[in-house]
Amino acid sequence: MKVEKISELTTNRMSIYLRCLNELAAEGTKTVSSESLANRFHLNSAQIRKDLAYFGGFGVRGVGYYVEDLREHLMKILGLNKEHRVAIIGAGRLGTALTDYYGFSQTNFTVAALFDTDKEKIGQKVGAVKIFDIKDFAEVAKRDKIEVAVIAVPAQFAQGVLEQVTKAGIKAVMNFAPTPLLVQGNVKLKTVDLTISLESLSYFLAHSNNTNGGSVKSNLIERRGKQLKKVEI
Amino acid sequence: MKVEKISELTTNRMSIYLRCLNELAAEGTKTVSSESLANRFHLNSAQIRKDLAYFGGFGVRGVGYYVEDLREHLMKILGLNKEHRVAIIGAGRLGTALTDYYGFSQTNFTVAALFDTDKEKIGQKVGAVKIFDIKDFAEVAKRDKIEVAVIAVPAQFAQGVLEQVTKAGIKAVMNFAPTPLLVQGNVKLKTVDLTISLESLSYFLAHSNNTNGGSVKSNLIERRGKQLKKVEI
DNA sequence: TGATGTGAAGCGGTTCACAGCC
DNA sequence: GGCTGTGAACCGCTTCACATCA
Repeated sequence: MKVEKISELTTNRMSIYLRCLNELAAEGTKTVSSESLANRFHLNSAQIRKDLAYFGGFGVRGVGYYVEDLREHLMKILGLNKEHRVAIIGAGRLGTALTDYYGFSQTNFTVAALFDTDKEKIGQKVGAVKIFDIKDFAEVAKRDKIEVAVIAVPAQFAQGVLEQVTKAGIKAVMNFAPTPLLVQGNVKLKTVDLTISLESLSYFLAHSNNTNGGSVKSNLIERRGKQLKKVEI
Repeated sequence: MKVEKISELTTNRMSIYLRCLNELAAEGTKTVSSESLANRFHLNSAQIRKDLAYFGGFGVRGVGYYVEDLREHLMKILGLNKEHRVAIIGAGRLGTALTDYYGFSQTNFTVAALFDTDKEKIGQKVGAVKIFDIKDFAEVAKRDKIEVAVIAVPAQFAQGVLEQVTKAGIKAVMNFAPTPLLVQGNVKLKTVDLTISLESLSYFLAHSNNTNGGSVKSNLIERRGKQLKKVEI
């Protein structure tokens, strides 16, 4: 698989484009231009063309992109043409909430197992998902063809869990513990740190006393006209 | 409040530094150098010095930073020296999970109210937190001194909720709905899109067939020695 | 001496502008 | 004519290297 160093910012936007194409397809729209896509998110049309061009010339000059065609390409590029089986480690509040959450949303991701160390919890079920002993992770993961691990344990245990799941051959990990983790080798780790997000809001509140003082620019923010508007992604 | 355009990447790191300083303070460490801080996260020491220097010369040449002193500065800078009252809109799975989650972690953030449209839910409680009718948001938010709104409703309602809470004077919003939102005026929006995060993992899996193919670089990744290691933040 | 603070260089991602093609 | 695909310019963040100071 070649793909010369695609930035994660690009792949994140691919997810956004795909969502939009799903809506357009549902509406029965046949073609769409980068310009009209760009307007939806208030981002630059050249950006969209460039993102898409990394993966091939999907567009037609003078016309735009064929919605259904591009949609299928994006699905394949993002690996969403197959099911991904997910294990959640930590059957606490967050872990069970995520289990329920994804159990009920129809995506390509299936929560296939929960893990914990608490003897009380092991053997129980959350919805249809059974809770296993974390000690058995490697075995269960192999049997249930788990590809993705979600870490939902307290911060001090997160690094240990990460090492355990990577040792079991997991290549994709999502971490909800509020701590930076160290990964080794060819493993993709994505940390969602809600504490940082909240503290970032706190910073803003502390520095925006009815001025524009603490206004912050992140990727995918745009100013249009006089009014400041933002599209957050 | 002056603060000349601090990047959000910087403020995010400030959260990380603060955590680390809390640990150091608990261990009784008195001073710390940017170099030793940097080693903890495998990031560049100049970066840390620069981040901190934006807010003032907290360091002492030849010595480093005084842990307790810097800790207090960071708390103040991040606005964590006061309580922030949070409302969660959407008393579904995610909303109640977040309520429980933050209800039990001792942070400066207090979940003070939940909101929903479902007559069945309104008036109920989740832990100690009451569920109100979303129609009464402005009134309840004012009475309970809500500063932060968390959007935990289905994607198609998110934009409407955002507009409603900003009309009620909320300046800081965290969005969990998997859709980009448009904010107007001096409001800080932070979107946590779990779908994008999962799809980013899916992309990686689809492109990393036992090569280094899909390897992606994000901020705060570092290579040390021969082995690829990453610190994800 | 040792660590900070910071101008300058480097780098990656975004935007511009236009050539190329339907 | 209209829209894509893309080199070049631009911009902001990161890293380097060193002057500065306890």
